[in-house]
Amino acid sequence: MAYTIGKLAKAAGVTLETIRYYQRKGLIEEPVKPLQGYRHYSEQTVQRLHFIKRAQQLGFTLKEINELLFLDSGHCDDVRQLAEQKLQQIEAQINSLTALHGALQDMVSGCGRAKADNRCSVIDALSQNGEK
Amino acid sequence: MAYTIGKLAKAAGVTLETIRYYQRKGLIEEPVKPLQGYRHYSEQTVQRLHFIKRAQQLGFTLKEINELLFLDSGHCDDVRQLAEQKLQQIEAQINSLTALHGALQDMVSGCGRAKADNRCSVIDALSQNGEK
DNA sequence: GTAAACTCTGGTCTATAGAACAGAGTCAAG
DNA sequence: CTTGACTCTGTTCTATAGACCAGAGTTTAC
Repeated sequence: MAYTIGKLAKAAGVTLETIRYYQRKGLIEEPVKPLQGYRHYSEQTVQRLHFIKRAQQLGFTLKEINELLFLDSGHCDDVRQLAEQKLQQIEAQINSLTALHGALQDMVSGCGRAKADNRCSVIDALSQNGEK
Repeated sequence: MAYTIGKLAKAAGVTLETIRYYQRKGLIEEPVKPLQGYRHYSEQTVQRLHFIKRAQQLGFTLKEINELLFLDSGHCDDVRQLAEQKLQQIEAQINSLTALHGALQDMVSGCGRAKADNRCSVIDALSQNGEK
């Protein structure tokens, strides 16, 4: 079954612009335009868009997704390596966010207490030595 | 003690461009340029740059930092509210990253096993139903 | 067969956080 | 007093992931 770009967009849950952008970036190939009429997209392309969206939800950038698509089948090791790398990035990200969360929470919890000098402990904590 | 922009940059550990960018964005004020010569920056500005950098490390965007600076002293409640909002964002972010981590890990751990059809389980998992 | 809906091309625009550059002016050291 | 280092202004550029728009062509529905 063939899709025009609008149908494709609807089927994949993206906008026309997204599709065109992906074409420009080489994430999906642009079908040749028939001399007369509009381009046709295949079911395959719907699947590929789903693939891209899922990978994106998993935190892959388009660039990384492009690599995945390029490696694709047959190079399982490479794909796994990419995934493992991403896994480490995510761990690091979680760690720093957790630290950040703790720091911010400390600040906020210091904030409620009445202070003689009428200053904000959050601001103070950020300033650390004397900003304003 | 007065700084020229280069000294200021060095003292604060940022580049000239960053300082000028912050000036454009109103995060630090641009000292009036003397008719003759270069601009002078105060120690205060060094502190403010440190403030900005710390806040940035804590995950605030420049826009949010600008709000913080604007609210600044006297409006502790507002500042705290902003911080609490950020706190929630961070929690949400950690949660989704954790979910992501689990999903990716499942994929990767399925990957080592030899597969009859020679396909990559990471790709398969992302494809979900039939991409390639 | 005409109007509405869709697609095409190509260009500009958004946000974020700066980086880089050109050409002119200024300051500091020898 | 000249050379090298620094600063100034203004503009353009980077990356990421698209959004939007105009004007022309095409298709579909009534």
